[in-house]
Amino acid sequence: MANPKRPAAIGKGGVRETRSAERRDAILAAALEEFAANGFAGTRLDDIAQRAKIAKGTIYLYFADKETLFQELLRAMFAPIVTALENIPKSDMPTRDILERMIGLFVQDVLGTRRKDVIRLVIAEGPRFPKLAEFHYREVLSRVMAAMSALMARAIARGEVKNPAYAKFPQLIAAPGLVAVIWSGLFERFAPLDIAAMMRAHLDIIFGERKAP
Amino acid sequence: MANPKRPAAIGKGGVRETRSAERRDAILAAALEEFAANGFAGTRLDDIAQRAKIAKGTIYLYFADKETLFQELLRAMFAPIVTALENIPKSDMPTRDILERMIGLFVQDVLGTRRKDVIRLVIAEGPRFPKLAEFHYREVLSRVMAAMSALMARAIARGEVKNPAYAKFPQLIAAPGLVAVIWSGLFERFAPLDIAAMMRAHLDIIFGERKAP
Amino acid sequence: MANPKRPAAIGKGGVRETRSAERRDAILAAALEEFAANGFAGTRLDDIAQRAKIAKGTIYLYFADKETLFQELLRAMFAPIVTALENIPKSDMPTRDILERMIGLFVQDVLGTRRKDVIRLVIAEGPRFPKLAEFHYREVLSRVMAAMSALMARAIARGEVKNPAYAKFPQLIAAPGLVAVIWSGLFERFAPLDIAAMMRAHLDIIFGERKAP
Amino acid sequence: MANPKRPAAIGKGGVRETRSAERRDAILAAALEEFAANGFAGTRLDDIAQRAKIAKGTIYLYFADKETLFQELLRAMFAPIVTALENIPKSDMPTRDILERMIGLFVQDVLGTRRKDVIRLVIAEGPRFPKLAEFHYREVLSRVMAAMSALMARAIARGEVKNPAYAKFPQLIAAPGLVAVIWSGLFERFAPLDIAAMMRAHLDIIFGERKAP
DNA sequence: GATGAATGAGACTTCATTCAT
DNA sequence: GATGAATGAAGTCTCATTCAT
Repeated sequence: MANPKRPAAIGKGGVRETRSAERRDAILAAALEEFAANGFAGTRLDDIAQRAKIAKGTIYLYFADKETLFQELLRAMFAPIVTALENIPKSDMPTRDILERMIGLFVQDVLGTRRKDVIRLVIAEGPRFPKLAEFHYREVLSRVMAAMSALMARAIARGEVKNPAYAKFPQLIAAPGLVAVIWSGLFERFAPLDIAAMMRAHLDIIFGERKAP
Repeated sequence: MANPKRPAAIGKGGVRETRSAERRDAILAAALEEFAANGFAGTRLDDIAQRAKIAKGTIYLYFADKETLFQELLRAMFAPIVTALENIPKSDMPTRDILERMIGLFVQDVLGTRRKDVIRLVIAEGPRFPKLAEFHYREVLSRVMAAMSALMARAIARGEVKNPAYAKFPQLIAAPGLVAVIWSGLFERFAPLDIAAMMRAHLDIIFGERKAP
Repeated sequence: MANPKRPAAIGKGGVRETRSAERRDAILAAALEEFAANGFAGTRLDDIAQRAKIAKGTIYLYFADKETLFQELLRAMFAPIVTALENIPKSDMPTRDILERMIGLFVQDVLGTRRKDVIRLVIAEGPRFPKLAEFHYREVLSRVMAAMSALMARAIARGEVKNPAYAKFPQLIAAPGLVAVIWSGLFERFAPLDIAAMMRAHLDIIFGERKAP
Repeated sequence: MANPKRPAAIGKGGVRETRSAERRDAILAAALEEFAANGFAGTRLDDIAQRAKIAKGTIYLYFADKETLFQELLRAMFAPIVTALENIPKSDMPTRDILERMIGLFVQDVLGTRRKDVIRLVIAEGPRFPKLAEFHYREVLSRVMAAMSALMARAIARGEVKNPAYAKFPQLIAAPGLVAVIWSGLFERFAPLDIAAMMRAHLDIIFGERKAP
């Protein structure tokens, strides 16, 4: 687990380790901003270093090269959200409520942060970094799709949802989320999209018209 | 109207004119392949020239610079498809049939060609080329969304579709198409997606379960 | 004498010959403007062709290459002026009058035309084109200096000029002319120089204070 | 005041600072040779780098681009000489002695160095770099001309010089110097010019025949 | 003869990566 | 460990010259 490129942590819980981890995080944070704004090829390590307030060479103490930094960044961005998504549907609450929570999490932690740009980055650069696409399929997509599929299977079994296709094509559940990510990144300024309303309408379609509250 | 960068056409139907147009097309075709595969910053003009079997400098006889070539390429790719989409729903046929035709067109002329990669390109590079995003909103998205919206309004008025949200959020109609584009570009090899089946399921949801054939 | 690169003049005084010569002159005139404005390396044959209203390739029918065009241009510019200068002092008039005529010619045909820029071109590009410098020394400078020297020797012999150094260093006669060329090309707009007055003062120094007119 | 393009100096008298300044000077020295020999457009940064024994990219650590390097070079060349010229005439010595010292300085530090080529460069490239011409007028020419003018006014007031035109047209004092610069750059090898003798003759003319030594 | 599209060597400039301090 | 100056490969773009029409 210890990255050989990572400055050695001498002793247990020394200051070194902390400072080192802080620096690594600063680099990742800076890299996020820059890659999100300029893409992989368009980002300069100089700019990342400047934003992280370190010297350019220091980046190479923590990451083997630009590509490694890029991929580790993308990896790090999704671990928490996937875990959070998987952990939601423990309870016995109505499936619609569970989905609403998922959507809330998505709106807050993806659309409301740089993570939405990271999704765009994966879409944009995926074909050029086969490992990246594979990782994201394995660690993010397949898990999210599986969770969705299970959730919808439960809903169908419980009679909450009629159409059995939702279990077979969980992509149909997630599709408007993808639209939201891309719309907000590209077209928001030309035509604002009321994402919350759209998501609500989407749920209404899935579960049948909502009764008046 | 005459593009100053375009080698002059001598007369009506002259050989020069033909040759010139052919070359321009060859450059655009090569550029499509390269940009689709490598993105804007990642594409070398050298490679485009090589693929088009012309000299590097020749590109500059037809396009002012790399960015112009890129933008003209994207523009050229969507003109026909948008027109085709807008021209479909003239008849009196059932809305579902119309949508099926649209989807057929989309599957054939977008998913089945490099155009799907161009959509990915727009998503990827849009933020870096504000004009590009604006153009695509104005010339492609807004028109397609308007057409969808009108179509769904008609379907609702005719009682073919229950949920009025489809007219307000035509994005919900198009969302699975976006999923298809991205899935086929990134994850096809890990988990093939039966796009036709997914689209059929999508239509079933929109129009209510289809009667058994 | 017939330049092999020059389109053949068929027959005696045919239209061909005329048109050909006109074209050659048009090229030279255009080249003069461009080279004077941008120097040798900074001038594009494209611009010369455009200014001369011919196709770029046509230049190569009249001149072997850019360098040849450049050198032939400079050669052509000075032939007339040198001849004119040498032919002035035939008469028996006072030397001061002769010098005044020379200066008048210089002001009119050099300072008043593009020729002043050509002098700057020779100064600027001379070191890079050894043949050019040699040609200008042989055909222009040595002849002008010799003529000046002879003129001053005559003036000294006739008692019009006291200081014998003027015959030995005719450069001292010409020096203010060089100043005028360079000043007018570079600094005129910051500090206008009354060249006529300066030249008059120069003559006064050479011949001793002028009597009141 | 700190040039942002200049690699940062760490502290007072640090090794880095010294090394940095040395390198900058090496680049300027190499640039001087190359620009003097080939002009602005004709000089390749590759050659400058090679001559300075650094990598091509290093130049860009010290100068923003080719044009900046060029202009900073020319600026740096004249600061010392102008100061030196202005500082000469403090004493009460005869004006002729002062002028002789100025000429000595000019012969030694301008004609005897690459500075003479820099003057040629200014003449050659001035029209293409308006800022350059303006800078040279403001920082070099106007100051030298003013100093000359004051000196000659003093000489006239003291009765050392008869002709008042010298104060009005200090160019007449400097003109043979310009001739010397250009002659030595272009025609020296065809016809050597005894510049010292010419300058002496020039002084004799200004101050009246010198008494026998 | 004239044209101008095409060529491709070569210029300037950028930036990921290295390494002496 | 940290720095940032230095490197040099590689990219975009220009333009003198050629040659099919």
